[in-house]
Amino acid sequence: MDAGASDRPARPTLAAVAARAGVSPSTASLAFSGAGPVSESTRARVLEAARALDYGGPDPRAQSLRRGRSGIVGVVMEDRLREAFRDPMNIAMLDGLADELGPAGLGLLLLTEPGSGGAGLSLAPVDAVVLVGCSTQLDKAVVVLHQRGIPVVAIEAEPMADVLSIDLDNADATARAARHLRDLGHADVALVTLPLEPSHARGALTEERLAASTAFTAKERIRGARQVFPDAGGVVAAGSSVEEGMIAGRELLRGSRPTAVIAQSDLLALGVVRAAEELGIRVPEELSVVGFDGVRIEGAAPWELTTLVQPAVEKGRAAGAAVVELLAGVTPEPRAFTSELRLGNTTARRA
Amino acid sequence: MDAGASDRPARPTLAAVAARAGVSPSTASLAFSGAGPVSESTRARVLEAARALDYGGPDPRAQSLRRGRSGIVGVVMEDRLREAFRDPMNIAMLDGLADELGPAGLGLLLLTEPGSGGAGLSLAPVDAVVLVGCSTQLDKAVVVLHQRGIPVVAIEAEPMADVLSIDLDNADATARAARHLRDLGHADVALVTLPLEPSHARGALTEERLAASTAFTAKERIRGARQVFPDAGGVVAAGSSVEEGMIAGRELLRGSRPTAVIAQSDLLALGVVRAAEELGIRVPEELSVVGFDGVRIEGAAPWELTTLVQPAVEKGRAAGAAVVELLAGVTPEPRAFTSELRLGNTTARRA
DNA sequence: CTGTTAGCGCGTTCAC
DNA sequence: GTGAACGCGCTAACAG
Repeated sequence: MDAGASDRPARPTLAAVAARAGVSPSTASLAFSGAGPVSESTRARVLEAARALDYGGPDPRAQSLRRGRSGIVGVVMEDRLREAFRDPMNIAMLDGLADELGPAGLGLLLLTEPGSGGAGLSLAPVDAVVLVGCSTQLDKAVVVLHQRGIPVVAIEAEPMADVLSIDLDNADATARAARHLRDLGHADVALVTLPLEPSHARGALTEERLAASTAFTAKERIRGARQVFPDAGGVVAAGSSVEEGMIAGRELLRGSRPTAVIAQSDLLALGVVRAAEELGIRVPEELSVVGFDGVRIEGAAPWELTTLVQPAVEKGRAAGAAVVELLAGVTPEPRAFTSELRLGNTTARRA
Repeated sequence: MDAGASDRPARPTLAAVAARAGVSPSTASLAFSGAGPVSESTRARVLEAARALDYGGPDPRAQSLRRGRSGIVGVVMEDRLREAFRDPMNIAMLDGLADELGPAGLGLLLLTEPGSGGAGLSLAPVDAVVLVGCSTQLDKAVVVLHQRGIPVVAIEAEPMADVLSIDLDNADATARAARHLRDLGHADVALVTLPLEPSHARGALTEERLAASTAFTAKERIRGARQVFPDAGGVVAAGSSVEEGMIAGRELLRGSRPTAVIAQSDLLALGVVRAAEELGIRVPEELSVVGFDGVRIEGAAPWELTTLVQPAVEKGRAAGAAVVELLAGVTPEPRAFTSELRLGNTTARRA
């Protein structure tokens, strides 16, 4: 008994259409796919039969099985959609991805894996998978994908065997920003980091949390900052937003405060600037703030953040291109992108 | 010849695993799916054989064919991803959708149809489809979906036969905002609308364009506004963004200007406010502005837009729930959501 | 140009 | 609890 279709109007099949048209199934198949030599009259007859039977063309599911391809690329983002989409970088990246995948006839299957350990991932009929900022939690799922011969591309993820990585110089770039601050005379620098755990818990940045964390990007950026300021402490935000930045900023700026803040995203950085504003602390005179991403935020004026501009769309495009190549049997080279320090008016020499 | 896999390591199949374990394929299948009576020892043997052969479990593509379900729901958005994601409402809606679909084990396949007439749509192995703010352009694709027995849910779309609609009171709500303006003494009101054509052409709002337009939401909102201000003219923006709002605002506010503007999104409204600011026109003293959506925009301060708050997440949730029901064979009722006029400080009595 | 023959990899009856 | 057989709907080979 089929749940959901109590009355089967006996949906027509290609074979039925072929019979109706008086041709063989394979001929009918060719008539639909367009490829292959089919006489105009035969094709017309097939199409006519299809119309008569109300047949909508070959079933994509059967095609996938037969062809071994579904035309779908899974995109796994660690966060819930609302979190993931809040960050303009993710969107830019997806956009780049879609730019490459769309023309190749591939669709984007959004898979979020909130702790499910990649269950959906191994059940989805995908031709390839793109991991976005995923932790190593997905190990098992990735193993299954490999067993199936499904190529995996990872953007900013802990290196994994047989996973093509599209990387960003998170550590180096942050170190560059840190040196910029040091050159300006800053020594007391605090960090505002992206979430360290899937739970998105707010709080102080402790060594325990850091050690237990699986958030690759956040950890790399911390590592970079500490290459220059080994003792830099800070707070962990619950997400990448101006609001979270303000919360972190208020926390950081009360009492004896740092002279500079390295925030792990522009949204966070802007939040810190706002918090400072709120507390009557002048930026950049009394507090320098740097961000990461290089997104233009609506309403950020009059601030022009000093930030690390990352090529988000390019990252997505590279991932998409890699997927296309992998599906074509080519083995692309891993890519590494670099971010550029853009000086704005939120950093200045230490007072 | 298989492109892309020159060396076939002969990926194992369920049958192979079964043979290795010394059981029949059907038994092995049961061992994997968990359903059905299989002795613990047999299952262990099967799993062991799978490990030995490096078998990752049943192939999702074959499963979809056999089961007639792929576990994938297609989401069609008219715009390019970058456009679609720029609007917070779309994201909220997707989020609600994912909320309902995820737990039901359904993935979201993003399909954008930039004029391709729904080609990808009819080729994708989806169990159901959600149309988001789509024009009637997709008629043909929808017909194919029906032929396949694939349920279709549409959010804010022109009513179509056999398509479950999740609606918003675009016209009524806008009329309510318009009446609010009229009550404040405004008579000269201009519109800033969302794009009317897939081309996203900017320009004056003319009757020709309106008549030719397939943008349901935009047209409905115009209709609502004109219920109160029958002669209201205005401009068409190229998208929903602050930047576009500013462009529209500059256009509208030079020369003899209206005393109030009805923008079709909060982003547009904020842009108009900015444009006014730029031109030295005080809001709300010299110009009243209303928006639509009810999104809190980062950096909108000190303005609190007067706007129509729509339940975007709920819309998505309702669509998701409807999809789940439809797939379960239940026929859900169409839903209609209402927006609420929220008074902010961007509207005031006419000077 | 068209028909015939085989499966793709799996799940699901039924019997046993 | 397990096995045998069949078919999901289509397409890739080859043969005519």
